[in-house]
Amino acid sequence: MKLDPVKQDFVLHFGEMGSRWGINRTVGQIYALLFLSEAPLNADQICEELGFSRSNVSMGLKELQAWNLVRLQHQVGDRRDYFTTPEDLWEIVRTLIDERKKREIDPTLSKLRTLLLAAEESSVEQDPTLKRVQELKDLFELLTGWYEDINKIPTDRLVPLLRLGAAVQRVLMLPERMTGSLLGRNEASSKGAPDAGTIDPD
Amino acid sequence: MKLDPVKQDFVLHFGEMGSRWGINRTVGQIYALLFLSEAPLNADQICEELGFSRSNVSMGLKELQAWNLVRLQHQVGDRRDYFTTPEDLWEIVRTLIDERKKREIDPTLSKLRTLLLAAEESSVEQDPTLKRVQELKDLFELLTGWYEDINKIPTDRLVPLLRLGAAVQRVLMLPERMTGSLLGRNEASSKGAPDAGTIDPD
DNA sequence: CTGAACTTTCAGTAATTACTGAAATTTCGT
DNA sequence: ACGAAATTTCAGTAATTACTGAAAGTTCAG
Repeated sequence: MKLDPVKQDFVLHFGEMGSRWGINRTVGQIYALLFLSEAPLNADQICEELGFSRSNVSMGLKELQAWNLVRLQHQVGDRRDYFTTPEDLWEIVRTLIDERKKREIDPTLSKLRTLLLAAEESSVEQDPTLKRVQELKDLFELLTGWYEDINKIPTDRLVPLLRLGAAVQRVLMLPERMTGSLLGRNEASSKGAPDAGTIDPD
Repeated sequence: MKLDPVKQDFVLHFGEMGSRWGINRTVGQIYALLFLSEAPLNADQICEELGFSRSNVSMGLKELQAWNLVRLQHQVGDRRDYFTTPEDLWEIVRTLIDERKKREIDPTLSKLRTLLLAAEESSVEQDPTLKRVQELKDLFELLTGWYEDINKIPTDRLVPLLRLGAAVQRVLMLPERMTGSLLGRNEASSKGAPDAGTIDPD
């Protein structure tokens, strides 16, 4: 590895962290390298910088492509594939969340729905196991519905909202009766999500 | 395994998903079982239900405790440890997010801060690598700051906010000038480096 | 159509992670 | 303090995942 010290430190760190996220060291390092590179890199350049075998890099790039985390480009008069990450960090964040949701949340939500559909209507009220499953499904639907809704907001509107932080609550909640009326009807604003139902902790 | 079919299906599913989250099959199954159990379970009961060795269950429970995902209880006249998950799903969600943040986000934010502190003031403007690192650090700080802020909102206020979803934006953003005053200033001012603040040890 | 440039696949191997049974350790009633 | 009950540790092994080099596949200029 013949990277400058900052790059090297950054790349190694992302390699380590890779294993805490669902990806492996190789993939983490490749991504970090591409992220910091001004110009797109081809597979051989990545091999050389990181000291991985050609085939390892090929597989790593394949995985990054499966995650939509990497862009493929071509240079004139050069047949090789060149890779970059998006310039816009927000695009990266959105992709990351989308993909993790797809892998970590959606299959479980499906499973919960299937379990509940298979159960008879009445037993969901009776059986404590099914009640717990129902509760969990409702929570998943609330959270994914919220996320899908928020994700529609364009970045230049989203960023100020994030800066607001918990002040959202202060602004909206001050006159409690007002929020009641706001929330009472506006629920229909999220698209596909069927009524998330009431979550009644304890 | 002598669980009823729904429980069994649920438990096996969480075992599979465990590997997509940072935990292994055993831990996922143990957690799922505890989640569905009305009464607390002791380690031997878990062994029996899931068919794992005693030591495997012991390690799994240890890991769940390290994640704060599990409660330890005792029954009168019984020396064994009994385990449960919190009744309140929101408590579970908050724990899960906190712990993942601690493991997956915080170390990287530390690293980014360290890298930038080590660089000379001026070079951050010059060096494209450092500029990218700076940009990433700012994004991490915005997101973690937002999260920490939101996480202070009690559940009974948070749930209606989530139901609102993107309508938050409609409500707050309609008169654009008003949001400007709410926020104190517009996003344009974000470039000025926010105080790096404290650096936790790596 | 041919062959050079480039990429992917794959079978074998290395490295890591998960799991077990036996032994050690802790806890607590007597 | 003793010993039975319960839990944890740990060294060895099994299972899984990561990585490699060689071979096969693809693409494209001539």
